[in-house]
Amino acid sequence: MHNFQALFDYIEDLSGQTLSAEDKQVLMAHFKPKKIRKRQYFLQEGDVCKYTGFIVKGAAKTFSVDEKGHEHILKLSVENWWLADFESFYKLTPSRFNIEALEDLEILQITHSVVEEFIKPIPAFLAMQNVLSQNNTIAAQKRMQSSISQTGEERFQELVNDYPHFIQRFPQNLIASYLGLTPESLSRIRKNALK
Amino acid sequence: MHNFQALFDYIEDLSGQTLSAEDKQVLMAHFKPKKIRKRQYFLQEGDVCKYTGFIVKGAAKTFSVDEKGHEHILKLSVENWWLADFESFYKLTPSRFNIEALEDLEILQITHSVVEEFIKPIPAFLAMQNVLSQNNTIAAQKRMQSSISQTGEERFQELVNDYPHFIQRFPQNLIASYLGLTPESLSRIRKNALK
DNA sequence: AAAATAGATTGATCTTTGTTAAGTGTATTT
DNA sequence: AAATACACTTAACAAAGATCAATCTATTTT
Repeated sequence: MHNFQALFDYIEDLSGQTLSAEDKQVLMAHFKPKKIRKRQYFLQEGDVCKYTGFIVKGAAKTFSVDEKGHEHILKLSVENWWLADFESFYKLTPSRFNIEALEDLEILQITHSVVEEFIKPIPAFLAMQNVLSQNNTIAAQKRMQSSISQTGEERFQELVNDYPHFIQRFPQNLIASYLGLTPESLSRIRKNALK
Repeated sequence: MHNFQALFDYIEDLSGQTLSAEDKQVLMAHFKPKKIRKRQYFLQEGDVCKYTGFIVKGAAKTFSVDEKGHEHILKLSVENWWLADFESFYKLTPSRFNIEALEDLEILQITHSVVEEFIKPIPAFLAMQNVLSQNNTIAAQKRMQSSISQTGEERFQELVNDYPHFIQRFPQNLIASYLGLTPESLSRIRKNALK
């Protein structure tokens, strides 16, 4: 028994609408349950991101690797988030990112064309997409503003305030990378903040 | 004679669809032409962003001001872009940003409720919004990746490649702020890059 | 249990960027 | 034409953060 209930709840919550029994049938017919073990990849750099996955359980990181071999974490994703490199997913171009499971993942995945053909006609899904798009725009704007106008310490404090569970759930070196810092710098920042 | 043609062209271009004569009538009936002189504000911090404006002509900056009184430029906007703080516009909350004309502006502006009621029913407009939302997601992701993984010099080079007209059109101190640098730092970076 | 691995911390040093201040040239204003 | 404001540069110094190396601990893995 795969937990489609999490997806239904999510759509109804964000859209403010109710899914009919037929809507749920359509969703269950097209979203494919998939499990990905910790340390396995959902997407590898250079591949096209054919699927987007709704995270029912688990966590993942989206990262790029620079010329020096250093990882840079663009996104940390947990339950009720969508897993994909959206540039690659929308445009069907090779991705510059890797997506790797940080914990065992249970997702419900689907291709772009199936979304367009079967899922978008569901009004609640379309409404959910609009709200999600707005939320993402707002979050991206906020993170960008932090990045251009705040110090590492301020960005860390904001993350603690906005996503306290991230601090609990992910090791500090991943948090550092997400903030655009080295682990050493974040360690020192935290030490100095305790003065 | 206000140039609705620019808006029509833009919608048809991004949506890949054609606007009917009635569609155009609806757009002309609800988008209000407005002129804003250089140095005047389209939005002030603390106010709710009631309108979004399609830029027919001119340019603007979206910026915040920190405790030390320093400006941080979140966005530079030119023709065929939308002018708004979308967080404030969508949620009707007071904005943390200012939007100021860098050149005399001609815009076509509209409120959120009028978009929802009269404009979204136009299929080409809805399709345009979807494409725009995708493009914005992709651009935001790219800028964020630059910000966490590249030096000032690399970010500047990327801007030169991706938006060469920005370099022509805007003074270097605004470009610096957009990149999260001081004018002095960008000046040095450019000097060193000429080695 | 032993070995290997991953994460966190610290110190020394280097690089990048910010700060402050001064100076120059060029538009704009008056 | 003179005055003012603006954009840009340079220099000296300070601060933030990166790099490299070592150590310590806590997990995993074997």
